Amino acid sequence: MIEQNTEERILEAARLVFIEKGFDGARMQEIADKANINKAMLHYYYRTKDKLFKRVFEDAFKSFVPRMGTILLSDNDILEKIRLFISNYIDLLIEHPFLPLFIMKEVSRNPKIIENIIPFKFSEAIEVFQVFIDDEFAKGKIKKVNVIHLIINIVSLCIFPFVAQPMLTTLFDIESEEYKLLMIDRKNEVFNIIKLWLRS
Amino acid sequence: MIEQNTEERILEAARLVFIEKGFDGARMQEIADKANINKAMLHYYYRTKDKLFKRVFEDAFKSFVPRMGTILLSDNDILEKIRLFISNYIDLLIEHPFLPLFIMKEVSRNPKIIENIIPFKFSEAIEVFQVFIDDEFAKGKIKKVNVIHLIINIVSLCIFPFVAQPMLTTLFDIESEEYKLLMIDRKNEVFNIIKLWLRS
DNA sequence: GTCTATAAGCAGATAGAC
DNA sequence: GTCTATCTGCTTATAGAC
Repeated sequence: MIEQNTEERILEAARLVFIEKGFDGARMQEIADKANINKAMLHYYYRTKDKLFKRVFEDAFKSFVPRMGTILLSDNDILEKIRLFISNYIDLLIEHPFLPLFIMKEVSRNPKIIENIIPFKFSEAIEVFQVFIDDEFAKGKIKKVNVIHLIINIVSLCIFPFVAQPMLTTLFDIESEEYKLLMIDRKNEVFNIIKLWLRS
Repeated sequence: MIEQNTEERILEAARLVFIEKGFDGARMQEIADKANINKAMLHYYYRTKDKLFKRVFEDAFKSFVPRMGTILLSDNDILEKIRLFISNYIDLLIEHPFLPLFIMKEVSRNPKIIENIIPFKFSEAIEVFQVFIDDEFAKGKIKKVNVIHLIINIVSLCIFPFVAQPMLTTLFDIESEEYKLLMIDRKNEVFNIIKLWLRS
C-alpha cells in the first residue's frame, strides 16, 4: 500500500465499507479500523457519517453514470458508438463489480440523493441522442427505435449480470473467476444482440 | 382491509417494511406500528428480528425465482416458451416492482441465505434446459447458444428496469405511471430482441 | 492532529402484570 | 394473548487531555 495521508486513508476505507455494506449496514468503527485510526478521527475529518457517505456516493455515482457525451460527440456511426460504449462499460464494471448494486440500493433508499449530482441536463442529452438515432434511421443504417428503450436495453444487458452476481454464481454453481470470463464474453454477445435488433 | 389475525397482520407489515428498507434499514418499531400492535408482540410471535426476516425473505424468494419447470415441461416450442416466460415474468414484476432489488440486496449481504431455499437442484435443471436448446438447434429452429447466456440475457432485460426504476425515472424525468406503460411495452420488445438473436 | 473516555440516544429483546 | 416498563448492548458523536 502506498503511503497516504489520513484524510485519503479514511476516504479509501469508507469507500470499501460503504460500497460493501451500504449506508445502513456500514459502521464507523469498521471504517476506522480499515483506515488504522480511531473513530474520533473520522468525525474530526468528516463531521458525520452522513457527510462521509455523501462524499463516497457522489464519487461513485460520477464514475458509474458514464459520460454519454464522449460517445455522442465521437465521429463514429451509431453501431460503432454502441460497440465502444458496451466494451468500455463492461470493462469498468469488471473492475468495480459491486458499484451498480450500491448505487441502486442507495438511490432506492433516498431518490433525492442524485438530484444535485447529475452533471448536466440528462433529459436534454437524451433528446439530442434521439435526433441522432432518427438521423441514422433516415440514412437506412438502423430501424426506427425509441431512444429510451435502446438505452434501457443496453444498460440492462451490461449492468444486471453484476447486480445479480451473488445470486447467479450460487444458482449456476460457478466460481467468481469463471463468472468474470463470462462477463468478458458478454462484450461481444451484448453488442451482437443490440446490432441484430437495430438492423432487423 | 380484510380482518386478519395478529400473526398474519405482522407478516404483512413485515413484508412491507423489510422489502422497502432491507434488513439493515428496517425497524421492529415500524413493523409493529404498521401491524397496529406493540414491539413485544413481534417477539412473542417470531422471537427475533432475524427469524421474522428469514420468513419474509423465503416467501419473497420463492415467488421471485419462478418455476422454470413449468416452462420446461410445457408442450410449446422454444420461442413460445420464452415468449410466455417473458410476458408472465414482467407481469409479476409490475405487480411487485421492488421485489428484485430487495432480493439482490439481501443475497449480496448474505449469499448463504438462499442455500436452503432453492426448491430443487437448479444446476441440474439448467443442464436439462441446455439439452432442450441443443435439440431445437438440431431441428434448425434456433442458432446454437449457451444456455447461461440465454438465461442471463432474458432476465437482464426483464428485471433490470425494475431494479433501476428509482434511478431511471429520475434521469429520464418521467412519472411512475408512464414508466409502468414502458414496462408493459417491454413484454413485446424483449421477446422480439431475444427472438431476433436466436434466429440470426 | 491524535488519542481516551464518555455522553446521549436508539434498537432489539425480555420480565412480569393482567 | 396482550400490554407497559425496562434491560442491555450497540452506535454515533463529542469533550477534553496531550
